[in-house]
This record gives sequence, structure tokens and C-alpha cells, in this order.
Amino acid sequence: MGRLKKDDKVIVPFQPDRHDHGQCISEAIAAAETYCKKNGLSFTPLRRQVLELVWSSHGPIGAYELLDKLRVSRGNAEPPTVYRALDFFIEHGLIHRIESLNAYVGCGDPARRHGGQFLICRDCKSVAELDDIAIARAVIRRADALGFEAEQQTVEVVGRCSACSGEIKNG
Amino acid sequence: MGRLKKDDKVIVPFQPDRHDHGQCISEAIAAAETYCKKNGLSFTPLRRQVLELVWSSHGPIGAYELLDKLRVSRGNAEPPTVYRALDFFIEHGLIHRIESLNAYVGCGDPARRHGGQFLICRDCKSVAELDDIAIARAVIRRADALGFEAEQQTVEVVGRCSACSGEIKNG
DNA sequence: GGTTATATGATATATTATAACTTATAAAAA
DNA sequence: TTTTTATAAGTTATAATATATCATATAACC
Repeated sequence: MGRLKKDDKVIVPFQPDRHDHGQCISEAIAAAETYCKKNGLSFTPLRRQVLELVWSSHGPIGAYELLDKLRVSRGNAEPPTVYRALDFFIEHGLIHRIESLNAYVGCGDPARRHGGQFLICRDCKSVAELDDIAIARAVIRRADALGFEAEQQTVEVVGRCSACSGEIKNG
Repeated sequence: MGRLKKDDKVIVPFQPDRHDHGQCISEAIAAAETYCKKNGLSFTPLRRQVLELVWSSHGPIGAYELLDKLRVSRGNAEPPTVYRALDFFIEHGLIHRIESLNAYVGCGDPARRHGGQFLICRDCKSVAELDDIAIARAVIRRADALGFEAEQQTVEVVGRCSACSGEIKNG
């Protein structure tokens, strides 16, 4: 394995079962609320609820799965309700859309502007979000060499996480 | 601007109007046919036609747009016809799917195995495919640092191509 | 030629997302 | 504080993308 260098972060690591999930969610919601307050964005009850649902899945979740969960408390919810909330958060960097899964995940670091970088385990479906500046820079460097002004970059890597590849080796 | 180094390629550059398109298509089809022959894959008339249509758009094209074009000569074509052909080519690396656009492009270099790296111009909608080893390596390095076995990586960069950003500067 | 595998045709339906119009709520201006 | 304006949410309908399934045809193999 390589080593982590400064400037690199694993925003959301692979450890779905090894943390206090409830605390994880409430911290994310609090951070989002703070972020919205600072930026004059309205953090409505509906939006809060949608964000909580996204975080409580703690992995990518689809819009319609989200809608089902939302309907538990809001029986009348319809697709636009969910999509509007998702769009709002995506626009402000609080949720990322994973294109290759048509699914959504909470962003662990909304303050720092970044494109999405995801490691997606094809076995356990868990997703780790990165913020790897070496990758981002390599992208910008090449875009620049072609006179292309890069505004938003998305990196989605499919493979096997350490837990899942370990399972095969061991079992 | 930076410089291009060895090992780096621009597979499909931004130059939608500056090349012999007919030749470009026929070369791609010929390359695909050769590739299929070498690998024991059946390059049927239907598949050939779908691949031609993808290449003739010379930019990302959606499945249903493709279906419409296919129906000009095959009035009975239905979605599965298009999706099967697309899936076949994607599986064998002859077509890439651009996730953020739900669209498909011909791959200019099927022999060399690679994930998709795309620069997508938000103004003129043109797409350049890269095969930048520095980017790919940066991704693999970080994945490796996390014990993640990267199998397939996709990089999609949205921004403005040189022609479009030039137009603004000049006009 | 008969058997098997592969490809395509055809019908139906699933999944994901948005348009457009209405009502409610909040923020700003008068 | 009423009016105005902007923003958010409710509601209905439909668009856009993709797949499941079963039937038929074609190619490859024995």
C-alpha cells in the first residue's frame, strides 16, 4: 500500500459498521445547518429531513428509495419533493450525486469546494469519498494542456474495498 | 498551458469541424471489425449499424436518439435492440458511456484497456476523450493506499473547451 | 441434420427525472 | 403593517432512460 500525504483526505472512509452512526448523522446535519446559516440558505424542515434520510443510509441512496422513506412521515410526498431537496443540496455541495449509480450521498466536507471522488465497492456497495488533490491536479494539468477550462470534475472508481477483497483471500 | 508528455494521449480531440468525418467513421468501424475478429466477437450488421450511428454523431449520443436514427432503416427497432448493441460494445471497450450525460461515444482506442476520461464542454457539448496515465496512476495510488482494488475508473470533467472560452475572450 | 449457443424481435413494464401549475410560507418594501 | 415579491412546497401529469421476459431467427458445433 502507498502512504497518505498531507492535503489528502478520506472524507468518508470504508467503515460502515465501526462508528457511532447516530452521532455521525447528527454531526453532518449540524454542519449542514451551520453552512446554510452562514450562506443565507434556508434549511427548512423538509430539507433537513431529506438530508437526514440521505445520511442515515450512510451509503448511496436512490431518489425513489428516499421518497419511500420520506413517505413514512409525509404520505403525500411526490418525486419533485425529493428531487428539489436533492438539487438544492447538490447545488450547494452538501450532497453528491454518484452518476454511475443514479444515487446520492451526503458530502462530508461541504465547506471545501471539490468535485466528487468516489471509490465504489462492487461487492458490498459501500462508497468512500476522497478529496485527493493529486488526482484533482493531474486532471487540471491535462485539461490545461488542452486549453480546457475545468470547472467540475467527477471521479468514480469501481472495484473491491479492502474488507471485501480480504474476505476472498481469507475465505 | 502545460505540455503533453509521453504515455499521454488525446484519443478524440476537440476538432469537430476540422477533419474528414466520413473517413474518421470508416476507420473506427474498420478498427472495431478487426478488433472483433481478433477476439472472436461477432460483428453483426445490426451492431455495425449501431456503431456507425454512434460514430457518425461524433459526440455523445443518447440511446433513444440512436433508436430514432436506427428506425430510419429498421422501422421496427425497439429499445432493447439499441441497448443490447450498446452493452455489447461497452463490454468490449468499443463504446464508452458518459454517465453524467446518459450518453454514449465511440472509443478511439479499443485495443488499449482504459477507463473513460472525458472533457465535456458545457457550451458546445463536444467531448474529448483522454487516456492520461498520470490521472489514472494518481487514482490507483490513492485507491491502493486505502487497500481498494481499483478495477474501473471513470473521470468526467465539465468545463469550457478552448474554442468556447476563446470565443468569450474575443467576442 | 440435429443440437446448442448466440443474437434479434416484440411486448410490457420498471426506473429515474422533470414540466407546469397551484398553494403556502417567508422576506422585503411601501 | 399591509402589500408586494420571492422562495418553497404540494400536486398532477408526463418525459426520458433502461430492463425483464418470452418468442423467433441465425450461426456455430457436433
